[in-house]
Amino acid sequence: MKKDKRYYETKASEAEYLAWYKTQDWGSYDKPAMTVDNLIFGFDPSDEQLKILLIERKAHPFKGKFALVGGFVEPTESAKAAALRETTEETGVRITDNRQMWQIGAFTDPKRDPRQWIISIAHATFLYPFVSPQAGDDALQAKWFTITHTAENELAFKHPDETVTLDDLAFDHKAIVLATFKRIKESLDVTPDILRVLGETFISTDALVVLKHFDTKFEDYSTGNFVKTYVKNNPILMDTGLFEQNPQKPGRPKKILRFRS
Amino acid sequence: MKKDKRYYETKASEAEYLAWYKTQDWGSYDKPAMTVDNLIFGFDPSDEQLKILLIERKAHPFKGKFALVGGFVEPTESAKAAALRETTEETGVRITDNRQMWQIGAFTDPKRDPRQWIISIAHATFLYPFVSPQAGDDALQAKWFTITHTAENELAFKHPDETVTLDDLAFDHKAIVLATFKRIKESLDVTPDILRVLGETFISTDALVVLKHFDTKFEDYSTGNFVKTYVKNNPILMDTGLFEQNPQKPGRPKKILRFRS
DNA sequence: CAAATAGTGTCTCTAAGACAATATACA
DNA sequence: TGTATATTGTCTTAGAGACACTATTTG
Repeated sequence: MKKDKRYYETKASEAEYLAWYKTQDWGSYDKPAMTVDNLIFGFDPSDEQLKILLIERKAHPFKGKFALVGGFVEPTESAKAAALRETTEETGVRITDNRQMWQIGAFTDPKRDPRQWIISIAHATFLYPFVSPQAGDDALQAKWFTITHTAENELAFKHPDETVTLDDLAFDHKAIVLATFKRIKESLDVTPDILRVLGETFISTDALVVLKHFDTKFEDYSTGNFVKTYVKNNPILMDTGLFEQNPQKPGRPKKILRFRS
Repeated sequence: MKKDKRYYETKASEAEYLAWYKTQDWGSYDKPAMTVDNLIFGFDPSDEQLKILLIERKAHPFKGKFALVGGFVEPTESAKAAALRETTEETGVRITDNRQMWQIGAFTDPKRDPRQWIISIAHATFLYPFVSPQAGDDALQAKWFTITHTAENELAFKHPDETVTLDDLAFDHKAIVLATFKRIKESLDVTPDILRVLGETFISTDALVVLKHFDTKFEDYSTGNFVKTYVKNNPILMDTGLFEQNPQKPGRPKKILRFRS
């Protein structure tokens, strides 16, 4: 008697089932292509601004539009590994700290890509050190854009040459950006990992520049109150007790703050 | 001269590009199968306990183990639509409020499924009303398990017949459950959507039963302090000013609380 | 020594949380 | 009338945030 599907699924051993499974043809099942998109944040020390990395698309679809760094996931890697790989390809920086990259979520609308069924796993990366982007394999050039907020409190990304609004972005990257900013904002009290763009140690004024993009309450903070109410008793951040050496600017020496680990 | 890939990608119109794209064979690209897994929470009014819905697997792989409600995503639906569909199939309840279902994230380790490359988009559902599970298509029976915490503060799920620990779960569902509890806990101040298992209106004692599973601070709350410090000034919750009618138990009438919308 | 900048000290006020007192319903 | 249960009221205290003052560096 021929052994059937039901036999392997419920009667056979798991090893026997798996051996049978691999002999079957599952090609008729529809599957989506899987990509990752990565919203890479960096803090430019030259002008002390928080920036994001965008790519100008040279090919269809969305030719001429700007997009997040992204690419296809290989069958041997997780989505996070793919996002890490793409980040290194684009910047040369090899992220090793898990807390510098978050998964934001899966974007799975079957019509999000005009070509075919392509889902994307969105990530946010808090890059450090800050580097100039490298030319990618696909010859698409990436540029750092300063994050700004319009009068209507909408995001816009500025480069000396041009300004990019959320509606100028390719695919559903507007939704990805909004979800990322929302997540960072909501997580600020639990873990202010966005500050990892500043490196292991940092000063309060730079931290405030970064945090103001995510919560307006930081606009009113003096640096003193910031350290008192946000850094002290923060399970993630701490005051080193040290002060910055060799400042290039006038003013009182700056406290050095850091992540606890 | 034959028009090549480069022509369509960079010279042609987008419509022309898409028409060409569909004529190409992309079958050689590796793609993952996509599933959803859904951690369904419910509040059983008969014993006033927070419960989750688990399925006992009757077939390989992980035969005999318990698992979250899940299934494959169709090419015409988003992951959320698939999770909603599976929820209705399993419970008969049709969730219409977006806030009753969250996406937790994508689980994409290529070895998470022993059969082949199968990723899963995890969801959490705050089911209401509470109903007995229906027999699914695949004749797997679902059961409600009470959420408990061991002395080591580890989760365990209890049914009159049996106890299920996190390590008893199929696939990487342990990681999905942990990520879900973490997310709910971290979001508690932003949006206590887990309370939607109680319905539109609810009383403080039931809310505390639910919230205690996610933050130990609620163990020390009196119901009075709970309303004062958590419900009042909460942008999501409010006090209706009304009191419960026709109580079956002795005691002072209970305040009726509710979601603001 | 003036300007710039950020840390330090002080004060006010709100709100969290502990706990006692009170209100309502059942038996 | 006693018991169960939850609300209401009171008190204490910690900490958020405003703001004035002080310390350090540049030029």
